[in-house]
Amino acid sequence: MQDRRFPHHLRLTKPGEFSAVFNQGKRGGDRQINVLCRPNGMLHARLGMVIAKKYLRRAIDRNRIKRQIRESFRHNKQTLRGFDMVVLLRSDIRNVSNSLLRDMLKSHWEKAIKICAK
RNA sequence: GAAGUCGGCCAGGCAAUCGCUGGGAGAGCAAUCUCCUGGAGGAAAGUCCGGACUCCAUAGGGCGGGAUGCCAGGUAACGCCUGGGCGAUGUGAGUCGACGGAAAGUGCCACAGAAAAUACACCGCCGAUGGCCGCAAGGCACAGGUAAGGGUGAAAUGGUGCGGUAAGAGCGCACCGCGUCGCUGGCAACAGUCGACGGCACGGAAAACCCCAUCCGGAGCAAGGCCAAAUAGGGAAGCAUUGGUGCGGCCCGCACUGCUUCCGGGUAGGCUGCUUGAGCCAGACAGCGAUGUCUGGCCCAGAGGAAUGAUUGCCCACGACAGAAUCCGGCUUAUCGGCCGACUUCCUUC
RNA sequence: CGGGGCGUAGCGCAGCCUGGUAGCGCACCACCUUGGGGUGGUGGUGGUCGGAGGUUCAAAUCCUCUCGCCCCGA
Repeated sequence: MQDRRFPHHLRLTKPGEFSAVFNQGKRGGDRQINVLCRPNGMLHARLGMVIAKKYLRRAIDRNRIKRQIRESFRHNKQTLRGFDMVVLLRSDIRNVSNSLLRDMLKSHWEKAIKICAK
């Protein structure tokens, strides 16, 4: 049985942790969603999210996207261990379905690690 | 049976698996783990009003400013709700209404029209009376009388009929309308085939300024409080001690106290406020009702970059608008549908 | 949580306070000027005044609700 838990210490919370990833991380993903990645020297992965109100005006849309990202991270965190990840929303993806979003994120995780591992 | 009106309620359900989180219990030095239990809405939204709470004075006085605006009641309070009145609308059940004052004052009403609020009357009508001519009928010009008719405009100073007159006119009368006073009913707004008086003096607009009545101190949970750490009363310049700050426009008043700028350095961590409340459910009583009182029972989100989710299967009416951030009472806006109750109109049958 | 501003022709702006004609510049079209083009000159086309409702005889303008965009303070 894989460990699929997502406790609170696997999240980026402080401004300093975010700026470290933004300054030193590698950038992947596509035009709609950027995925930034940086080695953190730990045995587990950590996740941060930037969901701007500019692209998703309604709170319920922002909540849905964040839940989907967390869910995808929870299922893929074994392959991401040792990295800090920041997901940066770049466009209005209100109309993208949950299943499509899940496929997009899974490929983004894998690509980001390949770029970052070089 | 069809169409419709009003009020209330619901907001996919069940199961399995993997997760997040508040509280309680247990294990462990600790990180953490296990079990039980709770976990978005009718609008959580817009932030348009009203409060509670906290600090400034206990929220004080005046000017200024703002809000409300038929009457009565409800409420912690309201711009909300209930009942009533008036007006509009619909066959009706019903629905809608910024619904005080224009004889306190100032200003406005384009164009057209004679005239837009003081009737100084354009085209007209008359010219009885007075003057002249004529025997007379009548004619002429002026003074003057007039608001019937025409035309303009969104709007033109009561309407219809009869009398009356030189022509006319509330000039007189009847009916309708209007105003003032009284009476009756009603707490009141207001109403009345009621009575008297007034011939009528009343254009619109107050979502123009304004007047009247009532209400409103300011800031907001990043309010405010506590703990820890750091700065440590550092250097320079300026202003002032009838000053500065709280305090939002000003004055008074009250409280505290030196203040501002630059240079240099440092912190922005934790706890609390934080959910038991004008609370919810049931029943009885008072009231037309909003609502209130009493009795019994219940505890029903509380995060902190921010939880309440995901996947799969089955069922059905195939699921709308949409996500708490100090908390309540409203209003407004968005919304796929479904259920219940009361009522109206039409059709059919008995 | 609190406060402020904007929306008018394809673009950038006046007009709103104090209600009656929507105007200016660039752009566009036609003509003149030139051998041709540019420049210059003359004339012209083009606007549900963000949306809905109300007040008024009459609304871009006044009032209410609503949509979108931008900015500021804590």
